[in-house]
Amino acid sequence: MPRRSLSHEKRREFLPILAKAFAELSYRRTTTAELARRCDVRENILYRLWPDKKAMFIAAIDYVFDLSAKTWGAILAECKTPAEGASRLLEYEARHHGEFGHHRIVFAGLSETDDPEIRAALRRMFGRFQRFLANQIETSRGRKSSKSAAEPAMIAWAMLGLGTAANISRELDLLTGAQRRRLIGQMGELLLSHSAA
Amino acid sequence: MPRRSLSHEKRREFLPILAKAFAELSYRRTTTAELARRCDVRENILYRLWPDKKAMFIAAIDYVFDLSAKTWGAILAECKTPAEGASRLLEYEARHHGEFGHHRIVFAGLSETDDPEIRAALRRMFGRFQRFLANQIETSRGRKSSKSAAEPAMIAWAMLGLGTAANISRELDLLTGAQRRRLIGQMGELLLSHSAA
DNA sequence: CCGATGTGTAACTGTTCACTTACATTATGA
DNA sequence: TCATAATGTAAGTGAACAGTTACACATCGG
Repeated sequence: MPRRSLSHEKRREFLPILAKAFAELSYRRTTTAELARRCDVRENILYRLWPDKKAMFIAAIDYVFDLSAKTWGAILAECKTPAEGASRLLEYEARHHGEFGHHRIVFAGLSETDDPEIRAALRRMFGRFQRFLANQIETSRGRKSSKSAAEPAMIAWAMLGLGTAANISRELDLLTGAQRRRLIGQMGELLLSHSAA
Repeated sequence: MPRRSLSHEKRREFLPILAKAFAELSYRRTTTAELARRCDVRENILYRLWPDKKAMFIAAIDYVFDLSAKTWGAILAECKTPAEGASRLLEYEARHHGEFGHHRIVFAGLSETDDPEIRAALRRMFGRFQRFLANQIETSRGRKSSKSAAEPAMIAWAMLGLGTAANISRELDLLTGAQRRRLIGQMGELLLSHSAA
């Protein structure tokens, strides 16, 4: 058995490049030729690492989630109370949301939901994000959560909507950076405050 | 000068069909052949009514906005006070949001924002929706708006985000119909109540 | 009834693109 | 050192698709 495979390493090496390409060009306009060019290899080499273009796209979706989850986890690790974590997270998002253009991968995916595998990948991603947020909200509200407090799940969805609105407004140049920060900061605060009401 | 043109009528006749096709298939996967098939004509006939496929898509975007604006206007016309209008609107959206699948046209457009014309069409659409909502919020809060009240523009964006989150959760089957109604209803109420705080 | 123009049919074209095949080269374990 | 499998190069294939062209027919004003 000669020459052990470097496939795993190569996959990891190429993943950020794929993600960037899909973010910049969306799914359909990203040609496999372009992907190969950016990775500085031939097309068939990519086809040895992934079965087809769709698999490359799904790998990019998962990569984006993993990256976000890692960042969020790091922020939370630095915080003492869950409540502090929630507002630190919000502040971070208000400042950096959409910075890497990764939300464009989500937009691209959302127009390919007819494909069951892409759909499943997005489901996984949104589901995880939503659960992550809901958990954070749940644990950050003290024991004193009254009956009037809204469900964490709903608040989590509203927060996801807030982030998406921020991304759309950025994508279409409808809000300035400062306005987007106010949007996420103020509205997020509003939602959070009511989660503990 | 024989035989006056029926182009205008034809365009209006085909528009809902185009919109439906783009909503179901997204932009790239909607072929001009498929559009022609659904309209029960040949391709070149569509090309006499619109210069190219992109123009057909943009026409569909505008059509979707016009349709929504008309519905919203009708609801508002039935209401006495702006405040009643706001909550009726919310209730209506909670119940019917995304019903026609038109949000999928927006998703499709959001992955084609590299094209300046498509981008402009989306900008127009989101801008109008946001202004519509902001206006409604502005006029619905009484004279008694305190300093602590959030900016209508931000609340309007948050509402758009809420609608988008609802659409995503519907698209990916992550929330049931009842849950989506609660999401828009409760969270929308929350945002609105603070607009008048 | 004639000629101009609108409407319809049918076939075609040139390109783009996902994916493949054939073959050369290189590194490794036995 | 040699068989073996990984890695790389280059060219190609077949299908899909946006947009076009050529031509037949219908309808109307003059």
